[in-house]
Amino acid sequence: MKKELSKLYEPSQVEDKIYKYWMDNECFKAEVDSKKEPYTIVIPPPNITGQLHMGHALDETLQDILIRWKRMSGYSALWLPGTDHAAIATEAKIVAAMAEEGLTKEGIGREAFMERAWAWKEKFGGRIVEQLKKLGSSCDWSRERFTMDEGCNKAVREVFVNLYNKGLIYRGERIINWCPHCKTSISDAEVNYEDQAGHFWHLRYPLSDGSGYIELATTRPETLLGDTAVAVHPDDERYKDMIGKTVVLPIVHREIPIVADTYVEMDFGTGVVKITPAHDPNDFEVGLRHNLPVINVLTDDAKIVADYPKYAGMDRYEARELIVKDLEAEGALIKVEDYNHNVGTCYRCGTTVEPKVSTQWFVKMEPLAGPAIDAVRNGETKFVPERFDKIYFHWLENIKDWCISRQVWWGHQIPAFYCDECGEMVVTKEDGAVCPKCGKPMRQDEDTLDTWFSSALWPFSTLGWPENTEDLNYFYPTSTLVTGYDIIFFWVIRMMFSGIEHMGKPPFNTVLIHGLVRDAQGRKMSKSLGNGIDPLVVIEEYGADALRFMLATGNAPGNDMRFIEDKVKAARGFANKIWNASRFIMMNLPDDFKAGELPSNLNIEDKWIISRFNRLAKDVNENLEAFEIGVAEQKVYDFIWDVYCDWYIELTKPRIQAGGETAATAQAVLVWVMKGMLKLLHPFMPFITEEIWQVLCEGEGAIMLSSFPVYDKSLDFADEEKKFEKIVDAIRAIRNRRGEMNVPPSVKAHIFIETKEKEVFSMGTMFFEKLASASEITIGDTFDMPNAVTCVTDAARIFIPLTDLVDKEKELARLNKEKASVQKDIDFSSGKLNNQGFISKAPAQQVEAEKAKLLKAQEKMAKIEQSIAALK
RNA sequence: GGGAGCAUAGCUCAGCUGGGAGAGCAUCUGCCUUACAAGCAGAGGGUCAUAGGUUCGAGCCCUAUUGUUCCCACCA
Repeated sequence: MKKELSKLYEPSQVEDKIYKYWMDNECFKAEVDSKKEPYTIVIPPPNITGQLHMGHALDETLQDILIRWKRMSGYSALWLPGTDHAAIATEAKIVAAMAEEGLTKEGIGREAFMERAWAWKEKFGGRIVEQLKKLGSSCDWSRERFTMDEGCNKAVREVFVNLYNKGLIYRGERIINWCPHCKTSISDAEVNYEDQAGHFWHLRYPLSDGSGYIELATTRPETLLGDTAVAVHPDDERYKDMIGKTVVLPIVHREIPIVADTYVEMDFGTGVVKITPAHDPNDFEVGLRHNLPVINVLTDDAKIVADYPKYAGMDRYEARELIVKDLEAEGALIKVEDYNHNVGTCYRCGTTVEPKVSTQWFVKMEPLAGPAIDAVRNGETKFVPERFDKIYFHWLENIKDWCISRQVWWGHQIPAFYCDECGEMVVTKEDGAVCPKCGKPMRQDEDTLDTWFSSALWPFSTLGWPENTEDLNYFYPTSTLVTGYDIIFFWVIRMMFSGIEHMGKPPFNTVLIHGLVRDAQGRKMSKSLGNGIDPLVVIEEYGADALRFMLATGNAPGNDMRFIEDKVKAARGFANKIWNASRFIMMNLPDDFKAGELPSNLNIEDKWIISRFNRLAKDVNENLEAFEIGVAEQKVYDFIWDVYCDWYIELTKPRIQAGGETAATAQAVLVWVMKGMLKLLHPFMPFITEEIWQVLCEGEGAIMLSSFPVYDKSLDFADEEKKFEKIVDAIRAIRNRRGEMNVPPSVKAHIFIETKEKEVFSMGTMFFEKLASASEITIGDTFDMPNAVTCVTDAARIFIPLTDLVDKEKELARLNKEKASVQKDIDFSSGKLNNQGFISKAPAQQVEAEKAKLLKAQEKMAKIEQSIAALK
């Protein structure tokens, strides 16, 4: 039966079918196999609330390319998928959904809320997974995990208890970042600082003894309600005498001390700072040093507390306005200046965060940071590109303790229990606890853990830890982590120290960092700008292969890229190209064709393409090994399009027409190289390569489980390659000349090839006819044809007697131009070779190459001069 | 304030350990050649930001400068 494909490649009719084929045949399943080396990637778990965006698409594409390549290269390749519960983000969505029904989480209570949350997870949590499949992700879905599944829960508790027992987790009252909208604490990493236009209010606080005023400035006048001191620098001559005195706080009329602290910068402003320990991290530190009271003036949603009746219940900004007015009325306001300052905002919701004193749980970071720094320093784990290790080091070297408790319900509830009778606290892995002192049942801590606490364990919790599983032994440490530079702080660093602490080994060998996918103008894709491009829409229109190819192409590690639709179109064009190439092959195969080994009676052009393919396989492996994914892909593209399609297929056409043995050989080579190309391309374009493979190589199984091509010395035909390039050169030269003279291909002409390498060129006669519009070919030692068009290569002079088209003047001018260009080559090469420094210091190989180049140029020059002389 | 990236063809970007600058798109010319017009054959187009330096040799390494983007940081 004739194998056939439709004329245009239509991805939408192929992709789902192929994905199902892979799933049905369990192609993604990884096995513990002692005969193979493991290669492991854990997916950065997307949020269950999320929808697939371009950032995911890039991330998954890179991972899938690596995992498919390694799988085909004989590794036991595991790509472990899963999702993240995304505590705050998910809870916010559920709360919002409930609000539409008129419900609040406090109203329905924790238990009912959790039931709803799980229901929500069941309903929407799978959506992103289905979207990942659309991309062609070859994850082992049988191992799919969730950060709140039973195993992860167990790992989280194990870690919490371990760290607590080691003194690395503690509970304490500290100043933390509070999001008044999410109503929870957030970690330092979760605060985004942005420059905002604000004001500088200059105030004066009267000294209690009536001896005058002290001037200061603030960007947040409303916090004045919580001021418990005014600070100056101890060495500041201007205020030396005032230290120890007191001032009367305006509006509140509370007496507060003037303290001396080196934290104050004498040169900034008036050199006086109001101290509000409850609402500023620096002030909090100052307060600790001077034993100042902490007066909280804001509620959880950033409204003024009831202690100040005039402002109670007012939003912080509303209160600010009124307080400024009141200050003015009291004569305490000196002036107002415009002032830009850095404001911390919640990375989830963008609300300005409020520093707040509160009792929270923390991870003591310093002892954990050291080994994580060492692991990268000594090369156990390396970043690609390397420069990201600087960011990593800088963060870890300046790390502060990690606030891990969150005031949300959707998450891992902190395994700490309190006795309401005696105040005893225990931390335990058990579900409940009984007070060891009073024997009464204990109350579990209300708070949950930061989402990143569980994702920090992802590389080992997903492999079965804390159990000592086969998977864990075999697949840990994982091989490559692929993620964007924007989550190095959130995730990579926390996985690093967690892996080292709990597994004794860092969790991955390599961290491959990619950039952001921006819009066509280079802007970040964002919901608020509405400039996001939905990968699923792109897949629908152009196919997943085209999207993947576009995302991986021309993209260097760590660099941002722009999404440009034309690039996707180009990628689709490429998919169509290979589709049609395979269509050509299949159309021209005999009905009983069987794909097999290479035949022994190879022509020179067969050896040429095989040899070039062989080198391509070598290059692609090397590039992938170095994570130069875009470069590898580009090479496959160039070979398929420029070498295989534009040359080799064209070369086979006359042979196939001729029939017989030469046709059979051509067919065999066409198929052999096509199979190899499909394999090389498969990691980048999995769907189309599988689809073609299934038709072309029926009965050979899945291409995704076939073996990836590698360099094979027996396929290296350097000599034939060089010889055949001479024919290619000559064809190019003829086309060029005809093009310059606007001779259409339909006008055929007799060509005369003057060369010393007659047997080489005689192997190309068929191709001169087909590809260079030759009606007849004559090969000889010398020709005397003054009225012919001449083309010169380093191996031949070619005469085309298009007599009526020849203009001697123009011909001479052209030859002289060419002469000048070749002369430049000669000058360049001989200049180099006359340079003593080059001869003595450059590698021998380099010098030899230069000599060969000079020789070629000289040969060509001789031929040009001959032609010029003949014209005269 | 500290750190990093980027600056290459009209546009978007590659260019691996230094050995005569590449792709896609766009432009121009000629072709519907029986796989593909989402195609084929050609052409034009670059002082590789600037100035120094190292080297036999620099887009690539070093220094400085300019422009640009980003990250980090408690100047109220």
